[in-house]
Amino acid sequence: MPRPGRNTYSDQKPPYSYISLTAMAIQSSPEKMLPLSEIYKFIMDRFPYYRENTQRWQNSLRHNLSFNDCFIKIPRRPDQPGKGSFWALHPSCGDMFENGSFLRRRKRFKVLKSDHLAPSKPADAAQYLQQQAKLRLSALAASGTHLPQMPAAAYNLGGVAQPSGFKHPFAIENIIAREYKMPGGLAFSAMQPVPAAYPLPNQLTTMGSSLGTGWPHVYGSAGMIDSATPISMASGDYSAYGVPLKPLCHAAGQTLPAAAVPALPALPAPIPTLLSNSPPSLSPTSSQTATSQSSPATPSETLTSPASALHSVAVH
DNA sequence: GAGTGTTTAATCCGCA
DNA sequence: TGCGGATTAAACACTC
Repeated sequence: MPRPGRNTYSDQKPPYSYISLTAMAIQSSPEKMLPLSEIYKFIMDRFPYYRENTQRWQNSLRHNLSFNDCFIKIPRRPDQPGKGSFWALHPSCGDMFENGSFLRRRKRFKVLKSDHLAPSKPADAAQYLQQQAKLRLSALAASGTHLPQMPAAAYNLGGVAQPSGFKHPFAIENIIAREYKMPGGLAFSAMQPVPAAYPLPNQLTTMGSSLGTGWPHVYGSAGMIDSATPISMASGDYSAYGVPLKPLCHAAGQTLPAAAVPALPALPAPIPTLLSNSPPSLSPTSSQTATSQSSPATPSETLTSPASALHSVAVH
């Protein structure tokens, strides 16, 4: 198997659509909402390809934000200076991605008036997400983990109580809280956050039997499990993201309990089902054993198992 | 002026 | 071949 250099994938275009990339960025934030500039930053940080031609792809990305109903705009509060609004995923877009993978969308998400799972009006959806963000932050605080870099006060958080026990289908907790079985018999959690960038082949091959290296801690904000499970998968471009996943959350838009799925042939690209702020060491531009492992933990890295107890309440 | 957001249009690509 | 989704480009308006 070829062992490309560390920069092998650096200049390759990721197999993800702008919608997927944007969704990743948003999902990676503790509050599940980001300003446009932070979305840009997320993408550029993790995908070197997008460090060039910024005018082009950023225009495309903005187009996607406006064009697709799956993204909703959350206005800043009057006391929150700054340009632009926050962007979040519509609560009802959980079924948008096929097999729970950002690599493939089932269909274009359109807001349905009859959607009973979550608010359909943008304003309602925004309020709903604000509630979600508030709850997440509360959960973080309760679990003793570090609060996100952006405090709740930075967002236009509403004060409406959120019905307990409910999480919309696309809630990060639901998307990632499913365990998938790898072709090699390894099981890993779909809650794995997306690596900082494409894992290199040598990363993948060394992840077969020992954990811990390739995949940063998962989100713990609202019940993510702390899993550094290593992944063994076929080589190839983006293979680290191409883990075949079985759709576990698409039943009528409802999230289903975690379940192992039969091994499937490796897909060309894996699943960043769960994204979080990954340590820079996972970037293709840096080695797997980069010193960043000792760097200060990112907010998401601090969100680990303590909050996992909150996870199960969502699924029913 | 720069950044942000919206809209329209053209083009390409994969799939049925 | 048609359709739908994704990408790209461009124009315009608005806000900071």
